[in-house]
Amino acid sequence: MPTRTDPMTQPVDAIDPATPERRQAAGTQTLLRGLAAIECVATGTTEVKGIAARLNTPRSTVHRMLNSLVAEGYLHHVPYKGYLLGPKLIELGMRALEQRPLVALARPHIEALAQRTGDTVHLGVVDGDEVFYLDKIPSTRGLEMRSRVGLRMPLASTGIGKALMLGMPPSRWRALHDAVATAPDTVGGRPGPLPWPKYEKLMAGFLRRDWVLDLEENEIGVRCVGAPVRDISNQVVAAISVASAVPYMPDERMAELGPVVRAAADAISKELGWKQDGSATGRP
Amino acid sequence: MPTRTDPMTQPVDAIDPATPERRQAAGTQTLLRGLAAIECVATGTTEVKGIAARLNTPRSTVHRMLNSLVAEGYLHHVPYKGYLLGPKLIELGMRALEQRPLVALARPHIEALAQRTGDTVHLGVVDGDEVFYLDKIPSTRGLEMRSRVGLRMPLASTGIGKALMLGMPPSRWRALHDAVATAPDTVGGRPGPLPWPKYEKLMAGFLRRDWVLDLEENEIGVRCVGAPVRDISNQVVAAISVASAVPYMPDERMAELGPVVRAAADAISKELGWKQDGSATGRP
DNA sequence: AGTTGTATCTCAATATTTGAGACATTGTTT
DNA sequence: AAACAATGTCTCAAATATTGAGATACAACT
Repeated sequence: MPTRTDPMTQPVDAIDPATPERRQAAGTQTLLRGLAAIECVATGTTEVKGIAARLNTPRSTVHRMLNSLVAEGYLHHVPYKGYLLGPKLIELGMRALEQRPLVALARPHIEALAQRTGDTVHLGVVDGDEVFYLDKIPSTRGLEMRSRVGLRMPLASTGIGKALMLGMPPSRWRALHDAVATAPDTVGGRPGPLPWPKYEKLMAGFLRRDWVLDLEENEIGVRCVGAPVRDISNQVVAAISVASAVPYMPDERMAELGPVVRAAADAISKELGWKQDGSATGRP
Repeated sequence: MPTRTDPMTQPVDAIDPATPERRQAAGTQTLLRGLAAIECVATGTTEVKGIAARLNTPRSTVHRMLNSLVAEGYLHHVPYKGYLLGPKLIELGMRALEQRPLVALARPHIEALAQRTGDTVHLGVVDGDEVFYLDKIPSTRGLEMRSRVGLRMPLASTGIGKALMLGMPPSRWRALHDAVATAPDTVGGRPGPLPWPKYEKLMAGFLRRDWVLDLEENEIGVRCVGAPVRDISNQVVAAISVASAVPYMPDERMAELGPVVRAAADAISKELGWKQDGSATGRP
């Protein structure tokens, strides 16, 4: 089986014909395969056969790993039915959230914001080129948004994402915008994004106010208002947003909401040691 | 290194001197070690040295595994500071919750119950000899309970746990009760549990009503009312409970709450295909 | 019943992991 | 500031732990 272990056999050729579905790190094949198996189950490939196929690994081997994963509680097995994600993952996921002080600190503030506005409130951070949702308070209006904690979304087309972009050098904006514009559009619910010149102009305006708008760019019928959260070194480390259905979000309300959201974001920032001053990078 | 792989070398001797901190399954050392490393980080052992010690594994090896885990997003690494649980675990944890139809189905009902009572509502299932919390709606009274999704608690001393016990053969009750009575008592907040005779008598009464009480047995100052959820085959598959601080939970209110909680539990049961009838196991 | 797919186990071959150690880098102490 | 301690990173030969083909036992579906 061709896997690359030999550091000599790797001149310039970049293409790795070994594992199509999986990159190979080094000296931990078994571990990586096991983790990949978990992700298969998470993605809906719940039978041994399918997993074996996706991992390019004999059933025998996959079966052995799945057994261990079940024994440790990472997976759950319903014989002759399939595998499901196990309770240990729930446990670890929750603990992972706890380990981020950000979530705990921000909670009261986003709860207050949710109560005050009655809308869905999100907390998110940058992860790679995407937003990663760390917390969500559902709307009290009964309308459920399809977002959820642990979800990833594009930066350029979401309220939270744009707020996070305010903390990046504007030179990165273009690439992020284009990534969304080019994207294959998973669910087909995303409208054609704004053309770059207009988008840039808007972002420049947001940068001045330090809060952002999202007008159905990510999902038709949903508008939101967002603002960045900064830490002690004035770096943007997170963002919050208030989202609601269009009928609840007329232009005037969004304008009112801007300062409110920013104030909530600032409150969280202060908890992180941030001190309001007009000097540094992001704020006039 | 002595690990057991040979099925012949295993007459009657049960003791396995191999890995003190870790049981060994079969043919997946690397995977199990990697998972164990994750759990180390979850438990607060966040430095390479400590993890290596707890796993009884050379630093070199641990380091290699940690690298892979970081690459896959299961851990987060702050150089020269330590390791933290990574975003992938949050993602998987949330997906694990979603994969349980129970959580989705129960949500509306426990939300309604929370709104109606104003108290903290929990949803839990049996996992081993413990309750495993699957969902929680926080109280609107501002009092936060220290419970959380993903947590485990003893069966015999919690409201949810006792409700779950109603679905077990009463012959198991004694052992579960004693386990709590004997327990080293982690945080020291748990009062001495009821003596067995009294406990049994109470449980017998609960069984008749099909809802249970918990009078500060798990945590001083917290009382709760619980009821079991059944599936199509009339098996107890989950339980819900309403919990609050003693001042909000006088005896009379608990008596009123009983039927309310049971009704909510029944509503969830119906979603699972359960049909109310007086014939089978648990219900008069 | 017959058929298909999964669950489970064995065992020889060897690819994969292992782990000691050297070195580079960072943070902490004196 | 310099010495020290701890962590990050890499190499390589040894051998253990993993692999995977295959055979069997069950379960489910038609």
